[in-house]
Amino acid sequence: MAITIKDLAKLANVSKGTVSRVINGSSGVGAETRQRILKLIKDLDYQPNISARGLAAKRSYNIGMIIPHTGNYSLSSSYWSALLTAVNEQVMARGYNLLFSTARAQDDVASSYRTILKRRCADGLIIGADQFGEEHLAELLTMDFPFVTVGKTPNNSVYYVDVDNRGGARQMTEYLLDQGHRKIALLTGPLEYPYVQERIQGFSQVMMAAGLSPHQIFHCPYQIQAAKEKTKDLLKLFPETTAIFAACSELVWGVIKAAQEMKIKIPDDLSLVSFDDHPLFEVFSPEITAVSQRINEVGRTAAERLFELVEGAVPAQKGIVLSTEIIVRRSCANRCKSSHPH
Amino acid sequence: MAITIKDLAKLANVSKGTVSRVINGSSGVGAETRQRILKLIKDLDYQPNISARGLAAKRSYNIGMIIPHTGNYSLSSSYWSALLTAVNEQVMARGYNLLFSTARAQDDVASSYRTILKRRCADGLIIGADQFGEEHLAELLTMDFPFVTVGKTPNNSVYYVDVDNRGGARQMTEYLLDQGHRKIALLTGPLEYPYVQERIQGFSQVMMAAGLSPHQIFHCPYQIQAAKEKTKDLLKLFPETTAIFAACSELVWGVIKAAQEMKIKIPDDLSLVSFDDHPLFEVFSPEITAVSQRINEVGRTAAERLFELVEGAVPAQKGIVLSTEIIVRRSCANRCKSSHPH
DNA sequence: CTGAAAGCGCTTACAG
DNA sequence: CTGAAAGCGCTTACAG
Repeated sequence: MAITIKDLAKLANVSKGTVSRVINGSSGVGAETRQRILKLIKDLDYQPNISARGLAAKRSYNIGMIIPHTGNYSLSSSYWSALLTAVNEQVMARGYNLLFSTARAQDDVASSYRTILKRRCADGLIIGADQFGEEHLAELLTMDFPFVTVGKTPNNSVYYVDVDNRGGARQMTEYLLDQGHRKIALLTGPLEYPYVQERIQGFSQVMMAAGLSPHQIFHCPYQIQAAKEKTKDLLKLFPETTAIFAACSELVWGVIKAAQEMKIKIPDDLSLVSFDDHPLFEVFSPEITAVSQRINEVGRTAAERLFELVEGAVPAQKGIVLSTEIIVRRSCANRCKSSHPH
Repeated sequence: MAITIKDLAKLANVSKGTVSRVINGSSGVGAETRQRILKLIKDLDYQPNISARGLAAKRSYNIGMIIPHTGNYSLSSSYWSALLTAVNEQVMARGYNLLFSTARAQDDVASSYRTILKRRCADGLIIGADQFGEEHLAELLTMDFPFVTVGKTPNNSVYYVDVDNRGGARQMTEYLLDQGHRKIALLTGPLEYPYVQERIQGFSQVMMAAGLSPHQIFHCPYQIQAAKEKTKDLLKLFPETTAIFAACSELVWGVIKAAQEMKIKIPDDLSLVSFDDHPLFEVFSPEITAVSQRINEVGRTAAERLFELVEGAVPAQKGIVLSTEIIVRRSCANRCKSSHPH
């Protein structure tokens, strides 16, 4: 039915091997022969059978991506959607396909990638750093299978692409200070995540350098309800707080909810900024100022790095760290007494 | 390196064919033999090589899903993320993998699926109805390749899963009437989408049955800015409007923006309801009342239908239409003069 | 530069 | 119920 390499070979009066060589751009084919076959391929719109190719070449021409799926979030978190989209573009640009998988828990991630590897469904993997236990990282590493994590992991043999969490937190904290804030609370995720620790470090560094106490740090799980409650606690405990730095976009919704319920106006009564931007931050009133993680860049870079690994390269640096960018909107009030409009 | 069917055959003292039969659950293997091989498979954690299997069986064991990616939206639209997640779960449950693809335009969709088909990367396809030109539908149909669209298409030979757009719009319009609204505006997407037309029909039916004018219908593209402007126009044109029914969750943001800028309070000054729910509708103040499309159901059903087709079934009905559900929250005020609290 | 041939790891009629 | 064999459509040393 479908046209095969054998048909091409017959039509071009060459062997299947030669056709195969031009398909794969291998060297050692006469220019004239190559042209002739190339023309045939185009005219007939020939596409190689991916299974046959995979079997013979021991490759699948797929890249696997496993995305956490916990409760309501996962893909709906905009971060992962953007990442998936960015990775997919790179993958397709190289003639690969993206194999998509979700995982509800760490064990699911493990079983996901195990079958993917064993069945040779993918030549490489991109995975979120968070949901990945150290044992699993070690296991993957010993299998010598190309993969990169998005976000740094505790295991420093792992290739990763990350955002400059420390720098981003520093940037934003400096911005808050510039705006005249002194009583700043950091609302952040569970301490076990490395990036949470890094954001705390960035925040603390700048606060301490300014001679301020960096101790208003609150942890909470990534749930709107929890963030709301935590915000209320925080504001009760430190009513003098003038700004909350929510170090994850999902926490922002909780802060907004809490402010609404407490009849606190943003930014008049309380400023709010975020680490990690979100498309709907422009819709809220006021629009939310945020550190953008430039997720597209992250995804693109992760894919590029993965393809290097797939092609056998051994990059010297394990990690690639991308800089962040502050998107100033209107959720942070200027508290400078001396501020005067120009 | 990896263990193959040949190894299993040797270990079990049978032929490769027999092993293959038990892997695939084919009949005609002795109970004892089957058990022995099954045990071996489990003990060795054997997984069949997917490329080899695909080549021999002329299947890929992949389901492809192509998702529109226009501007900022696509996956971030929560609708598609939820759909992708739901489909993926079904796909994985059947031992298949999900091949994910995005498309920026109709032509991209076409080239996407063409290579997927030609290369035999997938055994079936799930696609959004919108982004699919009639020529492409016809082309896919003539190739006799299993696919189902999410949403009805103009071509009635196409298998699809859809939501009861007319019924959902009817439900919500009735709810608005119940709440005492009479001056209701429908803000909806471009008229060329069949589901837009259906929602308009549902709205109009109920309005007319109540003796009301169903003519406050406004169309706008799915962009926040556009929806905002349209809302302003609408309110200028019909200042007596007491409720806006936004027939797509993305339009809701625009309405909210407009209300904020015009200092109009929701729901005190204006009620707002939506067709299509969104996770963040619970975060806004007030929480937004919406028709839920039960996207998980849609995704699950689409996958189930697709697998029927992949397995050669020829379902009699082309379409499966799922009912919607109203999620009442707080964005719609009760305007009944005679309303009294109990 | 090109061809012939083996082989990738499965499935599937066909015999028995 | 089971085996032997052909074949799926490619790739890739190996010769020449």
